[in-house]
Amino acid sequence: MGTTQLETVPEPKYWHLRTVLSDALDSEFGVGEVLPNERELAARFGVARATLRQALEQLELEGRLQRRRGVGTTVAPPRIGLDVGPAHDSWGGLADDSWQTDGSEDVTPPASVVRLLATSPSAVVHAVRRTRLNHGQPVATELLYVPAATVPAAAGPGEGLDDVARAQLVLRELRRLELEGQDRAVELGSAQADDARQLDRLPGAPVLVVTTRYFAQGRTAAVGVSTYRADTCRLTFGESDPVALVAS
Amino acid sequence: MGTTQLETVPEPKYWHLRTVLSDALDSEFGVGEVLPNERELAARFGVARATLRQALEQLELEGRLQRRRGVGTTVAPPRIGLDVGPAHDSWGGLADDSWQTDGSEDVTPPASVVRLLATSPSAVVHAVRRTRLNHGQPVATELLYVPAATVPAAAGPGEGLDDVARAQLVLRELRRLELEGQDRAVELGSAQADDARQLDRLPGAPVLVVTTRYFAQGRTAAVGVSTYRADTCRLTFGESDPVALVAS
DNA sequence: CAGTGGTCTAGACCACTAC
DNA sequence: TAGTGGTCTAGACCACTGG
Repeated sequence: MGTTQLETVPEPKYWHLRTVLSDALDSEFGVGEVLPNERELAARFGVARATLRQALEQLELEGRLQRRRGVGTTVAPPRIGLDVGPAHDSWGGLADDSWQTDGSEDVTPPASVVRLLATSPSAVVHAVRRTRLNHGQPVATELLYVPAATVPAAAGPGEGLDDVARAQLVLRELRRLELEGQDRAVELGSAQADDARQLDRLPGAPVLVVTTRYFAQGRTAAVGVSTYRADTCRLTFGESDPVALVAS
Repeated sequence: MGTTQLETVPEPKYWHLRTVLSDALDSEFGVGEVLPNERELAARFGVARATLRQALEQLELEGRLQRRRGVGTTVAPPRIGLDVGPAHDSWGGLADDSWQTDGSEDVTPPASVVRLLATSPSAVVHAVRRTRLNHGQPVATELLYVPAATVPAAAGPGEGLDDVARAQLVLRELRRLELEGQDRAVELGSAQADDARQLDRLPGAPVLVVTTRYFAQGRTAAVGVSTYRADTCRLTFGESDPVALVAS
């Protein structure tokens, strides 16, 4: 009669731990506060370190914790809401100052991008690398694939320009086109080595991959593949009539 | 001179394994095919089972593999693209036949939803439970929070109706309102026990959480929280002018 | 340098599925 | 019942951070 739980199907220890820790975070810790180290926490809860880590991993995935090697585990601030919708201007984030242009190379895009661009598998396209910053911290990397046919003016003066100037030229030419529509998809991925480094994460860190198709001149004029840190970011798609927010 | 790699920073074993397995999946396996079991794979690669599992976990996160206890590890089909954008009709998926209405309860919503609805923290709202099916398989669960003030007609005949009829009444009343706008956010989460069971996953499985605000009558008329399987789903936001796709 | 999280091992047992 | 993936342990060593 005194039992509060019958546990017909006992939940895994790491899952129960996650719940306990989550509650503790709500009630006993403030943002930025550092938790006791993993060995101590494991001892305190009477579990192996691996089990404790499994619980911490969950909480990090949910954006509740932040772990840094050599430093410790801290309570994460609420996720940042980042707009990825078509609200701002016609070319999406292409004219946004939150993006920093890193450079440009000519590549043969991966098969998934070739399919979207409907170009020849061996066709060379401009790949513009960009980084999205929030309060100075990188939150996303992007590769924008622009077929040479979309921006013919950018093909000529190729050699005289450096990486970044070339990228800016491609973007400038792109913005001259009339945008006829766009398309987005979001899915879960894991950060490759270079993305991980840029985002200050370990390889394999969970990321949200946003694939955007830009339509102009009656075809797919460009494809953007953006990689957002999944632990710290919430992607927003602002469609609402702003009037609705002001009223009432 | 014969070395192809200097490995200044040797990558972790599990990450290298992931790459090797990923390539093998591309070249040597077809969709639905079952892999050798974990103990055998670990032995074959000369690593501990835990390390092998870390690599498999990555690939499952990326939607490349599907693991089922008691059965085995199989090659996953490409992710399903599911529309979550405002393209279909004015009330989003609210009139869509891909959603199945499961029931309705009256609850005090979690703090995050209360903030969006701008209702009193102790206010009771209708919570409509729905499931999104794809080829008969559940791919998402949803809780749609509708304040009683939004659908006054649904408050009266409360007791005479069962769970599902009540939910349908709330939805019907909701659709009568003129939608003034909507708003979406996507973030990574982990499946709670009940969501996990409905989606045929283990607790903690990665999910994409879509939070939708519906505006009507000059205020937030409802808030939907949809939970999609992150391993099998790709969320699409169709904004493009269909004409652009047909041309060229 | 000491202390942190990240990787890896070799084993054990459990929960589930299918035959 | 045999075989699968899921959980858990108790250790070891490594890579990184900061004083």
